[in-house]
Amino acid sequence: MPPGTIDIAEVSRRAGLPASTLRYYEEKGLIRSVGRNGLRRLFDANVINRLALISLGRHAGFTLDEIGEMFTENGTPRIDRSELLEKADDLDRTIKKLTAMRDGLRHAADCPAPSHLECPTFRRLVDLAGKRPPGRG
Amino acid sequence: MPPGTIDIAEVSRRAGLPASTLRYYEEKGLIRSVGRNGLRRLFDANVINRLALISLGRHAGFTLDEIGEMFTENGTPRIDRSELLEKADDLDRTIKKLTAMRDGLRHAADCPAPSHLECPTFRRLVDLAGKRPPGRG
DNA sequence: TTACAAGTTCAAGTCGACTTGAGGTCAAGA
DNA sequence: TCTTGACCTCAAGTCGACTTGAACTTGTAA
Repeated sequence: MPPGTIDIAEVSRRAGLPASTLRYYEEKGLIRSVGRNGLRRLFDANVINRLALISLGRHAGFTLDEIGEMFTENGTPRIDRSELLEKADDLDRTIKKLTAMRDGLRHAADCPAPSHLECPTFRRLVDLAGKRPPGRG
Repeated sequence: MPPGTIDIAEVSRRAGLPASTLRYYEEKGLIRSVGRNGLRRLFDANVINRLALISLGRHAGFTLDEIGEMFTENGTPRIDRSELLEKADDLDRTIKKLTAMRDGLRHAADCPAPSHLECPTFRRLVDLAGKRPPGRG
């Protein structure tokens, strides 16, 4: 094993991701292995950074494909600033909704009204939830 | 059409959900139609409340199955208070993460470092993103 | 040198929440 | 009465991100 390289088990251990996920990410072009030891993939140690970046992107709500487009040829991140700001605004909206939701849930938990539907605070919450369901199918 | 009842198109219009979703929800036992006009479902007008409640639950991160268990026989909400508080705490954690994420994105958008990876603030963000990806597969 | 744990490939399966399509019915307006 | 378009059922398809399974290879410890 050439110096500076690590095998998939080590990447898995350090990144906290199963090997199957790492193979999947490589197949999608999100990470690269730098060689083989027999059959076995060898990764450059900096793949860990890259994985952290990918994790970040996932948390921020980007799809894997979108994340894939955020890396340049040479592997450094290429990030569109206006796209970042847009995502930040998205997050802001989500945060506001979730915050209202959290407060509403806490209220509901010790609301004295016989049925939640009879409690004005709860009803406001219900209205706030809006029409369209969240998340993806 | 008996008074007080509405057809699926009306429910769809009022709730902002496609008819296919309403049929799906009925199949899952989340809502009930009160009769038929020929083939066509008739709903009690209060199904709208129920749908708002379902939407609320979805936003709060419950699955449809979990939501289904939150209704009593007679159709009124049966909500476990400790479960609500638990969900509220979940939301709280999510909100904290998203907030850090949002701030980090905004920072990254006008960070002067040549590569984001060289910026300490960005690196802190990357670390914060943690190992495990969010959301569901 | 041999066993074997840990790697490999490739195809297919999974999960939740719906959507879509084919083929059929029927209430209501012209 | 006829047409039509909204509704119906049921089965199958979709989406993203992985996971799982079967069958195979190989570096390494004993």
